Amino acid sequence: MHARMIMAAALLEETWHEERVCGELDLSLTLTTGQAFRWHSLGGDDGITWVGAVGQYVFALKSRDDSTLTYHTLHTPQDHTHTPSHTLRDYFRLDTDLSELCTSWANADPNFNSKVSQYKGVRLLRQDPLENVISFICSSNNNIARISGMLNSLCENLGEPICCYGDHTIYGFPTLDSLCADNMESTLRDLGFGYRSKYVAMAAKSIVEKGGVEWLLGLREKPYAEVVTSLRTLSGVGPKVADCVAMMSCDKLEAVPIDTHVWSVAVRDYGLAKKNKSLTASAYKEIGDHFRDLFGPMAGWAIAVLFVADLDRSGRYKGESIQSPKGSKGKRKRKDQQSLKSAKKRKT
DNA sequence: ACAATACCTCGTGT
DNA sequence: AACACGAGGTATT
Repeated sequence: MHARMIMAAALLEETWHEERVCGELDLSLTLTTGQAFRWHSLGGDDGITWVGAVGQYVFALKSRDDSTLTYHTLHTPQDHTHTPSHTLRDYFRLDTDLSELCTSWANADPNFNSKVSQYKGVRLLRQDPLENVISFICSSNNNIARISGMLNSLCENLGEPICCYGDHTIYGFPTLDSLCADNMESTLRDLGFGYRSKYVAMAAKSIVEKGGVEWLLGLREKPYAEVVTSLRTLSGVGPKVADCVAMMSCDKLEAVPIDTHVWSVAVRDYGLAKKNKSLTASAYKEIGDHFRDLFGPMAGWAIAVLFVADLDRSGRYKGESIQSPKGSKGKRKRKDQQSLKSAKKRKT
């Protein structure tokens, strides 16, 4: 009996490695706050383990302390050109000294300074462009919980299983080819993507026409303005999503994605764009330019930290919305119609 | 340029 | 129980 248990333990033995982090790394703040949507957390005896795929690699991650990433490689792709160590250092940008950056941002801005001590360790992930665009097309008018559900469902249905860990099966993100299958829009509707189904289906085909994944990866070599212009030719990609992708997977850290929340932070804490009722193109640029001016060439990362600082523990916003003054006539009308349509559908 | 509207779905609050 | 609301927006008037 005892021997059997020891044998079982030996068979399941996991080899853990460590990477030194330049500055801090907080896995929870980095993996659950809306940059990536496919990391699972497992509660263990010695803390939380995060499991997920980075490309075709699958890792289990733990953090021993602020400055150490502890990992176990669950799956290594056949044709890998990089080591697990290299892959993780790249994904988490471990060679970028985050404490140095935070110091310079804190020196530049009192508001950042007042918040950073609680939220150091928010790292900007360097993600795969295809998964990144598709994910953020799905993020429109949506919430993190549902986005995660949609993307996991997408991978389970259209991606390939890579390996298992505990009771989880880890899937790869669907290939561009599989996203171009016939009737993709209706497939995605069945998966609960709603009106984003058409955007995703069209964007996938459009990416193929432009040169596929190579085209997306090639954007990393182009200047920021051109990256945004190129991305915005894809359906479902507007100014905010284009900035997300430019920043998170195309190496344009000067991109400042402005969603309703960053907008309200800009108004509340920086006195910007107050007079506009909607986030116009010029207000969008004004806010972005302000933060680029304030924080410098990696302004997007600084904003990501401020963004996380305004989430509560369940990933919801702390601050009050400045967008809907509660009595807005236009807004009310829209909502009522929306509800009416939903009601009709339910009865039918 | 800017404002107004529609768009799927779903957990939460009343 | 039923309904309204809003969630990391975008496309189309």
